Amino acid sequence: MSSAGDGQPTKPYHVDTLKQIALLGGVNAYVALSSKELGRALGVSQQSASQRILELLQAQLIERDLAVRKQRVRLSARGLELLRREHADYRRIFEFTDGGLRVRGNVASGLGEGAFYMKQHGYKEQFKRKLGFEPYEGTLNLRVRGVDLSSLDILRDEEGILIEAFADGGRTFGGAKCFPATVRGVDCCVILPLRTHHTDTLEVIARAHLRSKLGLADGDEVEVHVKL
Amino acid sequence: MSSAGDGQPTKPYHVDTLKQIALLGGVNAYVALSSKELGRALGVSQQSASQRILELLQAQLIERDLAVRKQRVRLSARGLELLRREHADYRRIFEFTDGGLRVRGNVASGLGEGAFYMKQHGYKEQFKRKLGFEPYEGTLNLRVRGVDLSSLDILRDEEGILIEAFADGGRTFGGAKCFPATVRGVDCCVILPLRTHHTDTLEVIARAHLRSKLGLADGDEVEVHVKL
DNA sequence: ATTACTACAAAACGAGTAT
DNA sequence: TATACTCGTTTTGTAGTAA
Repeated sequence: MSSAGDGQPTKPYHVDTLKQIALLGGVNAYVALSSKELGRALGVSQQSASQRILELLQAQLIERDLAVRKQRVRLSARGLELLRREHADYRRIFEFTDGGLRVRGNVASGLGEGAFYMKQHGYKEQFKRKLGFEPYEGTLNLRVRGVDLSSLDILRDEEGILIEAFADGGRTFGGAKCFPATVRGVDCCVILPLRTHHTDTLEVIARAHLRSKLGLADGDEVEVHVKL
Repeated sequence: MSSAGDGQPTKPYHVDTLKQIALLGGVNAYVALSSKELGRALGVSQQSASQRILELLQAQLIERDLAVRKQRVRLSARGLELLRREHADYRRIFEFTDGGLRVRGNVASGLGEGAFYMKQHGYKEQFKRKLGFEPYEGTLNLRVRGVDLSSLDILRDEEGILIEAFADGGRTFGGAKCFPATVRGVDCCVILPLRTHHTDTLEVIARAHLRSKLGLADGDEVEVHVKL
């Protein structure tokens, strides 16, 4: 039994079961899938497949629409997340012998919080000391979708340049992790909060105001090359 | 218990164990890995980890260098192949919602066999009828490496345009599978023999002689876009 | 036809321990 | 320290069958 980190412990074979359901089309929609069919796909009996479905339901890894004749199942958000982490593991094994990771994302308008954080002395001092430059007081937010989400999973588990948490004026500012990177040839850093998980947003900081320097508008797709 | 297709049946948790060994660095080189450490990585006891290693050895999925103090393990070719297939499954789930598959490869000099096969009437007739064009009597061979090998795994399991086996002059010519594709904007087909597995070569056929039409030389890297 | 319960069998695990 | 054996316990799987 291994832990999934977030919820309750996840049994090893649950991942395989989820994978089969996903391969059979249960990722974004309900798929009609009898316990017998699932059993065949998994190489186990109908009874075992039925049992696994019950366990996955209890663990909230799938959702089910149980009609009289045939059930339909699909992955839950939790289940999909579990598979995504698994995918990230395999990408880690096969996809970067070179030591670089490509993440594509679309420019998204920040809510100004980025700038707020970048102005905090506790962060600014650490950036200067640990990254070797003083970043522009704002972040470029990238909305990451699809496959590239697994790149974020990889980064979350990878060691980076640690930006420590601190307190200022009665409130606490959380820690973060940085990785040196480039966007369209410009040196920068991607920054990931240590606590907040399950985000589809990647923040990029650089010496310059990237949005204007690169002539970026909301929705533009950019590819970030992260060094590891 | 599921079958790996080639050898003996592979137990479900063997894949997880191989994955951990790979993540810990045992892909291309021996990695010092005690059964206790492996147990911790897998969330099982030292005893179970030890047992798993023995089973993986028996199944020839790993190789071991057992010194007095500490063992070193690495994946075998078989083990790596198993993981690659697993990776291909996850790619199938996450990486082509769009229906296209990119495969990169380097132009390799054929040994002329491609041309020999392409001249056979049994094949030519089927190409014309099923692909809708008469291919040039030769193939462009691409040597595929690294990540892209999992793309080949995906293609091998995917349904394509079936080219049937036939006999002519006392010898038999094996079946194959085709997928419509493009190389540098030129329409073509990739062709995979039905029997031969574990190849790192992808053959491309087209109406024209691709090598000259695209000005390709041995070693040039090209990206094939396969439609699914 | 389904799903899923019960009762039993097989497999996997881990504590203790030999080497 | 290691690895790996024995053996009792727990978990997982299946056959039979109910609903």
